[in-house]
Amino acid sequence: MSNQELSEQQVIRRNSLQKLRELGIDPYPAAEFRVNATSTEIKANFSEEKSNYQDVVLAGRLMSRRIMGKASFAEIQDYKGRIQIYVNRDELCTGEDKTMYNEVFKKLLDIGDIIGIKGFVFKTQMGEISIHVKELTVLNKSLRPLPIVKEKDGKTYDAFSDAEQRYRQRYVDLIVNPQVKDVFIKRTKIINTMREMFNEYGYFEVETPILQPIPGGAAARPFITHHNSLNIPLYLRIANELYLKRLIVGGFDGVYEFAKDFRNEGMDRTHNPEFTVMEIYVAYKDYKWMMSFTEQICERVALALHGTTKVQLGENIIDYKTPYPRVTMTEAIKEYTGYDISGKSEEELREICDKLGIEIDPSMGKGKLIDEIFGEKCEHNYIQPTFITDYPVEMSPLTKKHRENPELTERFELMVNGKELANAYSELNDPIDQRERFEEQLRLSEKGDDEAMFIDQDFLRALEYGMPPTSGMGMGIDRLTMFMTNSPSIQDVLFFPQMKPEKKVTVELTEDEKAVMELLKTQSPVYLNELKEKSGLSNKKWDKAIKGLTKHKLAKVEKNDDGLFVELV
RNA sequence: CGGUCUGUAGCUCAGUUGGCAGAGCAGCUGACUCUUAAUCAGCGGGUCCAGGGUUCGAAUCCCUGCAGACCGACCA
Repeated sequence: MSNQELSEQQVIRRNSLQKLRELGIDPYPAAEFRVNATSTEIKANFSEEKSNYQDVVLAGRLMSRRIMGKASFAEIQDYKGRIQIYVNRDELCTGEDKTMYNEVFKKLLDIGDIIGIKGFVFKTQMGEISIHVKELTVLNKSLRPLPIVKEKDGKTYDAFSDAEQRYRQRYVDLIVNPQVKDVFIKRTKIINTMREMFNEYGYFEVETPILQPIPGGAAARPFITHHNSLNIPLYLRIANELYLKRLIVGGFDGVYEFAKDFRNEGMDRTHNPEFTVMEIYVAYKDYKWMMSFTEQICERVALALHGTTKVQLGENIIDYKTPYPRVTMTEAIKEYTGYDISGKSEEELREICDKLGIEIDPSMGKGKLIDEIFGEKCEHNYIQPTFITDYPVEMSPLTKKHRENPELTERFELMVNGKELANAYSELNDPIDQRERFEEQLRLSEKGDDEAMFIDQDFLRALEYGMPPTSGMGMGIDRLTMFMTNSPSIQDVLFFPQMKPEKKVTVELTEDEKAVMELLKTQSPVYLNELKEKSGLSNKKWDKAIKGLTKHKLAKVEKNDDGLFVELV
């Protein structure tokens, strides 16, 4: 990057960098800088009576400065938080040479630089716990100005709030918006809490393929890629279910994976093309057991994060206290539409959809129709955690038929805030039934349902060896994090949400500019009016072209006694 | 994919009827030894998203494009 493209503030910072080097200060030192305290720890534990923390070393980013002649206050931010520092000229520079204060601290350092300090903790006249600096080390010179967010009386001024910039430059977002960091700390705590719980139960964390020859285990459109040396297409997984079940066949009695899945579908505030799902499979259990297990997970996560089961989410308070109500899908539809769908044919269901004003198309089978009714009329009503159970067999091709009614399956979804949070079954382990269900999916696919499942022959082969009765559950981690951190958008719980590529800035000359350059090459300097006439450009086009050229420092306009001239640079 | 809105200094944002490009913070110069949105005096900083059109004249009006936000559609 040339100097012309840098803003004034960037140039000044580069100059300061150079001056630091001239003073013999390495702006990017290699040596370990060992700290012995953090900002929040000091603020929590310092007391004037005990007069502790009299020899502290900490490091962090300079976030604000208040310079007053021979003494200054500033704030540094470490990974825990911020603390004020007090820098006194004659104490930082005990000898005659006051360069470290007058030049380095006051002039050459900027907001955003990373420094290390040694000193002692004290309380200012205003009562703020601060660090009296005795020694200062430059650890990193920052070359770009940070957005400056200020705060007073809980009111935030000049917030860095542009969503696009926050997501594209998450590192800046994390530096200046402390609430953002908090969301991601909670996200990791959610995952750790779940992992801890599963390990207590003795379940085994595993990894399964992301590149799959057959994208199975869910109804969704996959991303496709290509393996060169095998010369075959491969798909990015849409789910890991079929692989985890193979492991249950293999003899593990509980396996789980925190998995990135990929779906080639629309993006909005609740959907990112890649997202994280926790899937767990436990042998010798059924979906009823899994319901209790699932509600325990939610309760435990809520307690770990908030110390209470009640969590604010938008205008609602969600209470994750167990147990949660269990409502069958048929009951749910009856409650919110008045129609009893049990035992109805595909034709009758189409009629019901028509009467309810639900849009349908011919490719939809019985299961999809019921799914539409539930999605349109019922789903959004379940704000508090609720299990919806016993889905129709057509929409659950991997689920065991219900032990009491073969039209239904042993499946539940956990609804929270009107959205699906988890999905679980008594897993289908009858290989012949499973083959028939796959074939039914194939027929749906031929009818035009582009989300119907492929037939995975190897998975069927595994089931033929025999899988114990098993219950499996998948939970959306992004969605759970949104619920637990009161985040309205999935982009707020992903460090790097998918974005359209940034537009490239081209410095290529336009056609008009090129034409003027050609003329200038034949004669330079030249009268401005003569050049303008030769170019044959309109006033506006001429103006754009010549301004463009001077901007790029390819030509310049000079005025002398004879008039205006244009000259090549 | 459709509708609405947005794009101006490093950040947050004004910009009237089309008539010299603005403020606060940040930056620079100076003053100031307990400040905290520090204060005081002075100064600099712009591809007004890009391209085209209308006009004597466009940040402003029109068209096209790009990027984003929100709401729908689709989906988890």
